[in-house]
Amino acid sequence: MTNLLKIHKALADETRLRMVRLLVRGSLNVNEMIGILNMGQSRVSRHLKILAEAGLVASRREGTWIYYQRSGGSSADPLVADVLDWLQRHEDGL
Amino acid sequence: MTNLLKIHKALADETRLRMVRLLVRGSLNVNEMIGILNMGQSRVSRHLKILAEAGLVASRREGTWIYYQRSGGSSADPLVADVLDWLQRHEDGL
DNA sequence: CTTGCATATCAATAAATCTTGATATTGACA
DNA sequence: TGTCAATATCAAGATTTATTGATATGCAAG
Repeated sequence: MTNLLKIHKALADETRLRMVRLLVRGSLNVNEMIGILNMGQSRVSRHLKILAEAGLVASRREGTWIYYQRSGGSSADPLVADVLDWLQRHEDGL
Repeated sequence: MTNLLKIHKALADETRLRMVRLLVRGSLNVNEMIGILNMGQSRVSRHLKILAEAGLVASRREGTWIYYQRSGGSSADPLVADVLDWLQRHEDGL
């Protein structure tokens, strides 16, 4: 599957758009997202995985929990960085 | 459904990405697309409708047939124009 | 106003995706 | 090593979306 297709598929879901909106602003761990989104743990985890596989978010472990955040800090795929910037520019639509 | 979500859903399909690739380059009528894509008529028509409803393509009738083309000529939703420009910029990924 | 072509829509099935609850994994720490 | 908390994965059902073939609509020409 082409990157472009994978990225669009990743963003073609309301839950994941909400997640991206949160994560372009800063990093959150899974528990925090569960609370904020008020969704089950497996659901949140699954959607994060899809976003991560599209390269849109990255994770780092910190003690017992794992923080997610937008990826694309210059070193990343320019396609991804470009999408994320674009999303940030149109934040209202998220 | 938010515009942003609708747009991403519209682009989250291989057939529709191919169509957009064709239509950002110029206009085609449905029969031409059927030939180029080698797909059934109802299938092509359905996907064009989804792209049109997301505001990504526009159509004009010309005699018996209907031409589709990218929308977003300055007058359009800036969100849409921005996506289409972005897609054109990353044409290789289409 | 009927025929013919281009396109759209519909109905049924197939395929993909989402949700939920249960279970598995991983790391921290006693 | 054993346990706990955080996260990931799995399996089953529910929902959404795609495909196909059949039928409907719209326009143009005779």
